[in-house]
Amino acid sequence: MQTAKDDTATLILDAAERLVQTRGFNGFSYADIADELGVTKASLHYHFRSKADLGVELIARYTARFLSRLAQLDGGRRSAPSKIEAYIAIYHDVLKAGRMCLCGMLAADNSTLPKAMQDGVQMFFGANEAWLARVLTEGRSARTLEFKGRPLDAARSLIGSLEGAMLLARSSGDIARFRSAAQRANAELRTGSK
Amino acid sequence: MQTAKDDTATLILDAAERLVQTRGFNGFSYADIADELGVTKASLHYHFRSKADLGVELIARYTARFLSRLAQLDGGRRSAPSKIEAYIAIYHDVLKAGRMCLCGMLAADNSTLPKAMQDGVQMFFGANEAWLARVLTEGRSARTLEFKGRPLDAARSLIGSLEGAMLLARSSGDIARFRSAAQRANAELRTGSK
DNA sequence: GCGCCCCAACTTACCAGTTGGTAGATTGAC
DNA sequence: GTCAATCTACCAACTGGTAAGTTGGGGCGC
Repeated sequence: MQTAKDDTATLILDAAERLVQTRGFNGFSYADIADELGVTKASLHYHFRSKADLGVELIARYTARFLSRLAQLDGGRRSAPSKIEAYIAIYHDVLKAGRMCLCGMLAADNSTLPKAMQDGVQMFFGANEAWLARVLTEGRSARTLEFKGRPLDAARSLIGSLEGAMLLARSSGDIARFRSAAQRANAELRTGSK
Repeated sequence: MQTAKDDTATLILDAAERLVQTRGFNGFSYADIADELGVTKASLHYHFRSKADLGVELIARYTARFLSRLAQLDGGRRSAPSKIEAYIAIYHDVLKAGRMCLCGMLAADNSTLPKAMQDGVQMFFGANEAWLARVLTEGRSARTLEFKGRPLDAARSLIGSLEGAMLLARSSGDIARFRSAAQRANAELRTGSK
């Protein structure tokens, strides 16, 4: 008997996810996944008709998991600042696993991707922005956060800072740079930081 | 007679640079460049023995030009805040041309690149950090800039924010998002921003 | 001024390996 | 016997790269 965790489709998604996050969508092939799992390329095509289909499902799964973690944070009676910290910690965990954010990596590959994947990436960031903007609005109302301008702009700014910090920390091989940049981005949203 | 601007090696570098900045290093081939210039692949190999060599020279030229622009800024009796604004404007110009920062894109491709290219990318960012850190130190001394922590960390934070903002602005197709994020990152370094 | 050679800058014609993808046979559990 | 899952055996197109031949202009001796 096999659980959802070790069925082949899931194993394929797991391997592909890691490859995209470390090498980019154009940096691996079906053969790489097949070799790793010890199956043939044809078997991969049985589960995911094309590489584009695989990409689309990769984004869908990643987005669903990400949003599920955000929903968990909402359920926990956390303060807005604590939610922001937890949000940053998600990125930190990805980086500690030696990976780039899946959708951040795909954003770089954007112009070479099939339309359906581009749309998926936009939905990921749209949902993240919306969630963060809501938390920022909460925090501003509760006077636990303080920042200028629209919450949506502050949200986008934070996401950009985190994605950029990941990119540079990963290429320099120095995760501490992410921590430092994330702390600064976070401090920017807090009362009395200056 | 041909000037330095239209000799073949330069035209190859120009085309390759645009392709890397828009599609990533794994998102184009020698054939793409050859087609565009109306020459054969073999001719490209005459000028640049391998794709890795081409990549290395691409980084070298990009870095030299970038640093030359920074040196110009130093020569102009500008204030530190004005230098920061001009620095941000360089990124903005790249984005307006529909491109990602060359080295930002290569940072995403990092793990698939030959060592010599990885080293080149690190040198690019190292030089940028050093220049920015110096400007930040100047500005802090002159009390025209105000920020917490080490200038080097603030410099890295700014670069990360700009690279991340470029990445997301480009993939969303909305350059205004870069302007908004850049303005926020800039404001963070200024006295009385809150 | 003329013929000659040289050489940079190409070309044509390859190469082996890899890419994403397909058709059809085989396996094995229910 | 059915059918999901997998295999073997292909495919054409493309990848980066190479060997060997062609071209055309500049410099040279005479």
